[in-house]
Amino acid sequence: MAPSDVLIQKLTRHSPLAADDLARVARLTCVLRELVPNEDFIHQGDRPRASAIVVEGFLARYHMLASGKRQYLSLHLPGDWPDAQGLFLEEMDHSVCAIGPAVVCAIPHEELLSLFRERPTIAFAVWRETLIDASIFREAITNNSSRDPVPRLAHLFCEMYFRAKQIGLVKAGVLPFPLNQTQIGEMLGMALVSVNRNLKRLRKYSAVDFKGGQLIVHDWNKLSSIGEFDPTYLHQAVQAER
Amino acid sequence: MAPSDVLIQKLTRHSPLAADDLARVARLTCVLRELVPNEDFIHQGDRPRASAIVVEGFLARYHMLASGKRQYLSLHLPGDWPDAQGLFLEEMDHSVCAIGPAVVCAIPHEELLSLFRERPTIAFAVWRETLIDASIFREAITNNSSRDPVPRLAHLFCEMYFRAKQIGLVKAGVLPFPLNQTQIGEMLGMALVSVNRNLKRLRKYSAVDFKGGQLIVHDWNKLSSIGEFDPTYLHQAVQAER
DNA sequence: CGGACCATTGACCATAGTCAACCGCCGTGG
DNA sequence: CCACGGCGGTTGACTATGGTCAATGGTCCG
Repeated sequence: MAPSDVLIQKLTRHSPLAADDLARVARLTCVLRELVPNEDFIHQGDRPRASAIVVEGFLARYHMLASGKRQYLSLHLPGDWPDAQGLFLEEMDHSVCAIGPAVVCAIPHEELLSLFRERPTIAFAVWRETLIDASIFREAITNNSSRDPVPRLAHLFCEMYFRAKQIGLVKAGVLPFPLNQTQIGEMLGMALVSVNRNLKRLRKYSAVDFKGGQLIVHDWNKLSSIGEFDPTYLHQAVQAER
Repeated sequence: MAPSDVLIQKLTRHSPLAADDLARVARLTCVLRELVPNEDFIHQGDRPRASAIVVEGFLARYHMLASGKRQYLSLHLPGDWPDAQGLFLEEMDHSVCAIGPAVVCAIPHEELLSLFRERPTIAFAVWRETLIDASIFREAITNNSSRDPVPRLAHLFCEMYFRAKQIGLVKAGVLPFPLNQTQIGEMLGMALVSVNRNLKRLRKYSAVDFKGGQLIVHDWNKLSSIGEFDPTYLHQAVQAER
């Protein structure tokens, strides 16, 4: 799949765009870059001149505390735009890294900005993406602050399964999920050992299994009920044209 | 201060806007509404046709869990735009309420959207606001998930003090702060009793005091060091024109 | 004066974190 | 071929700490 196709698929999933808008998007400059596992793509403090779209693999945003502790903020699948905020915020307040091996494509900011001036509808579609991003952050605040360990894990799995399914990453109930238990802990604000024990408890419900870098969903209804998962916050309904 | 002044002050703090852009903003329809403490302004599930700007007082966003537990997501001061996402996301994924008494003004979406089409620079300035909003959410994830209780409290106080100071809400080191300890707990993912005990510990450092609905900062350097506060994520540097 | 609300404190309990050991797997290199 | 080391996962034992329950006190207001 061409890099711009990934982006177009993502935008048109909820924002109706005209054919000439799409053609314009497809003509954007797109510099591919391959990342090895754990490679940083951008660093806190950087001032990027381009924004990246995930083409393949998993990316993650994270904060690094003074203590050296890492806090993952979000996970990103193909089509996601993990540093869109660089368009309007000069300095990165967090870093972005690859989780497994990944491919991204970078689009220069000037091109995007002039496209947005020329075609507000495209700007609005990308703006909406950044707002959905924010909605996912809100949910993460609630998940990490209010939910007990088992539903917290379940909710993370629900969200990633739901988002992955939409872009066709799920085959027969199985989603490649290249995080280890330490990273899940750094995502959910839990210690490694707690992740391990609570995964074990979660397994008892036979709704989901997580091992060998794979997430296997046996019973979606059960899993989403354990995780109190309501996909409204992902805002995937098709919007009226604006 | 006129409602639109509050907005203009906020946008021009980091986005240079031309005089005629500002004049255009000042002409927006603006319906004022007064809120009593704890009154909900919008509800999860609503489909707003207008976006609100805080004119006076404190507003907060929150999630409500099935258990009835409340999770506050963000606090908003005059000039903030706590439901800007309603412009592009049809359904509210959270609620917005007043903390103390507050005044908001609502601007119809159609007016904003046609203004944005007409003047992309204004759109970009508002977009930037929504991106800063997202950056604050990221910081909240890290604060609630990674920091111990005392620095967690300190960080919240730092952020609110810093933001309030910028809009002239701080007089002689004192900021009106109408949250009670229960609400601080619902903000930071802590039980009421823990908030109380850790406020006590924090007080021992003589950097800050919180009582009687007021936040009193005695020693900003000490407070920000306890809270590991680095204001970069608030993105308040003036940006180059785009 | 009585009641509501909020802050404060003590006692107790549940649980998440820490420390440490062990296992299984896999890839490397002798 | 096998020995070794590293990594990730698993488990037990212990500890620290945050949550719950409950009681008390202060303040404001009707």
